[in-house]
Amino acid sequence: MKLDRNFFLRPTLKVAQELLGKLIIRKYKNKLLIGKIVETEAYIGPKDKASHAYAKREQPKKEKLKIIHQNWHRIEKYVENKEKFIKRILKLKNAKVTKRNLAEYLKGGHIYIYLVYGNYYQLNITTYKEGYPECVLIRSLEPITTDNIIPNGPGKLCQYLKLDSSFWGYDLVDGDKIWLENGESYNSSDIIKTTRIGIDYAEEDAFLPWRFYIKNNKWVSKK
DNA sequence: GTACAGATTGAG
DNA sequence: TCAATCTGTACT
Repeated sequence: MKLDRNFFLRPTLKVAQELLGKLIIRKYKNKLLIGKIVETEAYIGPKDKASHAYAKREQPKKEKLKIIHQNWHRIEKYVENKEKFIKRILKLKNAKVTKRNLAEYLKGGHIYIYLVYGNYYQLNITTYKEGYPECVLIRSLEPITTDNIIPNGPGKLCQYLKLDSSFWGYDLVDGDKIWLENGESYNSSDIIKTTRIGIDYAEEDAFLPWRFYIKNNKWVSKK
């Protein structure tokens, strides 16, 4: 059964753990590409120095508004209430808005995807309410359908699912190119909670145990 | 306009 | 251990 909006609207740490075992279904050239989520990381906006939405230096409201308006056409169809959306963003402390991270502010159940190191896309799913920049990075999948690419890392998983920047903002609840379905459920005792990867710059937040993976699963990425 | 680092990966 | 590769971000 397809996951509905309410699943994604809940607190980010809860969604990050409950995404383990869920299936990602991608319709590509009349075929279905399927993977089971086995590893995730939570990024909680302005409270989290590792997040793209964390502002090291305070960003003036004027600058935030400029970026929102310049990029409005890219998110317009996904936003429920424009006034409320903007008001919430302006109210957040330590939050940064950029052309890239604007999709993080969409309500739970949307895709935030971006390129790192010039080569690799990273698939994130937004969580919580509209106007709050929180998301879950999907780090690895257990392949269900066969392919030459093994999706045991955030970059390789986007190659496996044939995802690129055209999916920026995409709605996983209403869309038919990619969506999530119920798979297996795991107990808390089957979930390993540890520190996130590749965020040494995040000072004390680098030690937060916000990476989750299924115990003893062979597809989890290595550190 | 210019510099620089990054939520990675695979090869040596 | 290290380079590839290029966009977003910050600063001149």
